[in-house]
Amino acid sequence: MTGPPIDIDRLFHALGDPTRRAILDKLSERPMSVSRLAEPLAITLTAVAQHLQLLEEVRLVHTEKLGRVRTCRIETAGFRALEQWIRDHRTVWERRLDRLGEFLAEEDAKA
Amino acid sequence: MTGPPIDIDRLFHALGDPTRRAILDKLSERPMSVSRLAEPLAITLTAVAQHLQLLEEVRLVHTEKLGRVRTCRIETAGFRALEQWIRDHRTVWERRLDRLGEFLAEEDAKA
DNA sequence: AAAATACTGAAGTATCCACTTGACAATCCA
DNA sequence: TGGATTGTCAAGTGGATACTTCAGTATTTT
Repeated sequence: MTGPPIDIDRLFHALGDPTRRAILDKLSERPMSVSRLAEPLAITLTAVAQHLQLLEEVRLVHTEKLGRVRTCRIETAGFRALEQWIRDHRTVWERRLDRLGEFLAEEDAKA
Repeated sequence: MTGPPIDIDRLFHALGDPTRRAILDKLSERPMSVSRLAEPLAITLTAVAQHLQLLEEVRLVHTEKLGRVRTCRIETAGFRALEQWIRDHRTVWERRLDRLGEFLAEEDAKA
């Protein structure tokens, strides 16, 4: 609704990394600064900031800088985009199952 | 249930590629041979076979070779694993929303 | 049997990606 | 003001990944 549409490629890509999912899990507990997020992760602050940039791009996270501290929190838009994608495709993919019997009958008629 | 558990990293990774999603969409219409799948895609047969290997690994696709033809079809296990992951995390992530007010009150007490 | 079909395997390449280092900027605190 | 904290920027590195080509194998067709 607000902001540019979410790139589903980037969204799946963002979720395909365990460190980024760990960040999301951490943020699901409560909003947190970048350095606080980085602390338990065995990577540099810079790396965490880079992950956050991606997570923000696909709107799984929203951040806001106040003074020298950037506070990060979960944003639902990305997650909702994923759910929407699933809804759209579940029906399409399940159609195959409905048509399986139908297909088996066609099998000989086709190439 | 059957077979080894699905690696969620690989699953998201598999879905993060537009060619692989195109393959899934094509297979949702009907089962198909590898060369038939490759035909409309602007890549080589070999590349398609490589994508299929990944899709099979995360159980979004099942293939079976009869004679010289490998027939590919959608498998639901991968898709169901994705839905399960979402169910598991939706509650966790939404908990943040429930706690937002609560958090705002805590804010001063914390660091 | 010979030729065509449908893949398979190994190896190479170019790009992307996660991560690092090191230098810097801004802000807060003593 | 000086020093610590918090984050940012630019550039580089190593490994993964999406392809490719080319050579081969099994199967079907003629």
